[in-house]
Amino acid sequence: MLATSEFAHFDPVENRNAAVAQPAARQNSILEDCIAAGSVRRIGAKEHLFLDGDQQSHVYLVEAGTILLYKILPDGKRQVVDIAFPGDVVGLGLSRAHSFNAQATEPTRVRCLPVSSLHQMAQRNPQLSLKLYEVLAQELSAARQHLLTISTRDAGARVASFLLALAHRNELRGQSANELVLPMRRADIGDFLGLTIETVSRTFSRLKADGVIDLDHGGYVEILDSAALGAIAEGQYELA
Amino acid sequence: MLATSEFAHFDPVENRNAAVAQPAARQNSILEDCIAAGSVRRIGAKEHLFLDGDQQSHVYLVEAGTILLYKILPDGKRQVVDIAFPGDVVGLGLSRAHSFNAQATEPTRVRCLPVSSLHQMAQRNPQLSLKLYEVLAQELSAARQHLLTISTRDAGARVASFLLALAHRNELRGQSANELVLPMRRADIGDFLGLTIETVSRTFSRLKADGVIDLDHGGYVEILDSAALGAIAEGQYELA
DNA sequence: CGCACCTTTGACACTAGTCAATTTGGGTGG
DNA sequence: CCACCCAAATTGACTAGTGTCAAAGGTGCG
Repeated sequence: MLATSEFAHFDPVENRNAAVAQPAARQNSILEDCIAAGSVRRIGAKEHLFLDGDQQSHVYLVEAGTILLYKILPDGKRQVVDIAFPGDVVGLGLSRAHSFNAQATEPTRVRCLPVSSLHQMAQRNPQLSLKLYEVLAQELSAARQHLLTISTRDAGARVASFLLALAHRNELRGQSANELVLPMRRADIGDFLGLTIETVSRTFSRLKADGVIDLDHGGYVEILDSAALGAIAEGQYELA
Repeated sequence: MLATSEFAHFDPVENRNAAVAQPAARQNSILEDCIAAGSVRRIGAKEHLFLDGDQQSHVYLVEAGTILLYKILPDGKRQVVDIAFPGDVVGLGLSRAHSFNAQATEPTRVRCLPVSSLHQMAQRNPQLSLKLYEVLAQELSAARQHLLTISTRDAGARVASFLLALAHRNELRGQSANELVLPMRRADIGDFLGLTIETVSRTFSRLKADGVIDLDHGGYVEILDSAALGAIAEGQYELA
């Protein structure tokens, strides 16, 4: 979650491939240092960190694993609003209660800091307070970017954007930009991109058939032709 | 723009009808007082307040009129990210440049405050700084809500949500909740809701045919059956 | 009064959703 | 260690809702 605004480097034209939160630049330091003082909490796959409506007691820094932020709509549909990876912060905001659910897709480790502590620290430390503001601004930018992706792109472009965003994230962390592991199920990806499981699956299959990516079980994805993937993400390229 | 999070009162269940920014509770006072010190600027219909990429020089408080915040995508499509009405603030954030365009849909009056001034004031006044954080958090909430509306609801529900949000906004301002004036064209509504002009038009026509609303030229809309409109917004009711 | 822009309406195409069946893979217990 | 079982993924056939293309009104401005 959050920090999603700096795919600026990723796609210089307009951040347009942004589909997934990126790790905050390595300057989360101030914030991370503060939260590092907090306690560790481990949650298993499919367990919840908190629920929609829960009192907002802590702020969380993801240290390992993956957290899905989502809402359930009255008709039962689920919309994943953001995906938080290691380095991302979850739970910022000023409302008394959380406005979405936070669930781990795999065994996850987070560090918790009571909001009261954070506020105290922020009052004493203008730098921290500015940082909080900045992180929130990045989350806003990320949310709007996500809105653009979902509302204007077709299935192929959404999935391609998603993969490229993950690849870019890997790159930022010094990992391979072409070999990805998707730590989530098709349903999670679908609910994030506003597509059904079937459509996500079909799109993956098509990308594989076209030689753009390679798929393997366990969520393993290899990007074979990132240029083509980029073209698809921008809607300039149709799948055969 | 912004402040879109408190339809909490509007739809207690889950803010789910939120489709348009609501005026910040009457407590924008601190912020409004600060910006009130700024200079007035008038812009005509279709003129831009600033463009995507422009240096972020000022923060604006809409005093009268309507401002559309939008992005143009590489394929030429436009996505309206937010709509700012009187009382809303535009241009908050920490990045050096604006990341979207701001255009008036009608003659509009805004009050401008240099960001440098705002920052100075914020440093001296913790209350203001907290307020800025809060406003940003509300914008984030609004953006996510908008995401939900667009990604999970069909055309009828989106338009109905949009109308209800405007009605609620009117109500908050002590105006009629059933008589609306849409200060924008079909194209603007469509780009906001992720629909085409034609679909928006057809949906309006259908709502009128079903006796749920009444339409008149000049953007005048009368809500005849707000209960039905609510049901449609939640997808529980199909149009005949 | 006439022109330009916007809206409305119609016909059709096409993407993605729905329903349904099959395959795959991982995990468990015998 | 193997067989079975369940969850997830894949694939197919069909449908429905929007987008697209096109044309015909309306409205308001110059």
